Amino acid sequence: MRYSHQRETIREIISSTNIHPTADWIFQQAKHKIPNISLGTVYRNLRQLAADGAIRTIYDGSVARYDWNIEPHDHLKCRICGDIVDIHVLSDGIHNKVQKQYKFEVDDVEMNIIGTCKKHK
Amino acid sequence: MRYSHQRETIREIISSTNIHPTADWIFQQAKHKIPNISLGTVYRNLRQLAADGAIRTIYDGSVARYDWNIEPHDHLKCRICGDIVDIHVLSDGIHNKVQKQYKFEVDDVEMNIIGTCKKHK
DNA sequence: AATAATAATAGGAATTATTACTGTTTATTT
DNA sequence: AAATAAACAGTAATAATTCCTATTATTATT
Repeated sequence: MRYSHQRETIREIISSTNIHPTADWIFQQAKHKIPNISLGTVYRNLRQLAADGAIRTIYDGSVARYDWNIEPHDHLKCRICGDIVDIHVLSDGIHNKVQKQYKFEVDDVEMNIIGTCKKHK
Repeated sequence: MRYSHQRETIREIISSTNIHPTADWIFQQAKHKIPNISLGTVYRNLRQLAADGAIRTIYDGSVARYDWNIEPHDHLKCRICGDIVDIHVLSDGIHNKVQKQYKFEVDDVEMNIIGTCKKHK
């Protein structure tokens, strides 16, 4: 993969936030630095970075979000404010259990816990 | 919610399969029984049935699928054949742990395990 | 440093999944 | 049987994402 200024900018934007941004949010931010960047470029680079393992794609209902944190972890999603917070609750045990019990070669485990966060009490 | 022939047909189609069908697959099946049913009707009823708790919506990447199984359970998704299989690996323990540890009111836990199923060896 | 090769880009068109709108039909209530 | 409103079919609109193409920029080679 050849160097590109656009891709580096996109990577930096993702690395700088914990909000698990959407492609469009990243696009809006990127325009501040590269005014004529196009949305297609953002999507293409997000796909490449994810394929490369540099970032991770997470699904919030039917919209894709992007996460700089590529370590195994889980997400708490608040129905009220929409915030998505990284947590770690799943042990590696589950990975092994599934692998043995179902003879299923596990690549990835995605766990989203949906509910109401402590801000709304 | 008033009775409708279309909605009952949709409910029966979902109940009769384990493939976790998409809206379009359900639409194709429904046409065999009600030739002029419209796709909008399928979507509206899927939304209503899900809101009512009669079925469950699951997200496979960015496309919605529907599941008659409303008991808590998890999914194994094969990258090669696309099959989605119901499994149960998560204990209620996680629900409680998250609730206490993060003061997060849990409504729903969705876990998808992605990889390669035993058919491809 | 100039040249060649080709990956990446901008801008826009196309696609896919889903929702919204509207005039008509149908289930339920009176 | 008539009235009410939920549900419908058909279609237009929207949102997220991918695809296309002529141009530009990066990297390798001279």
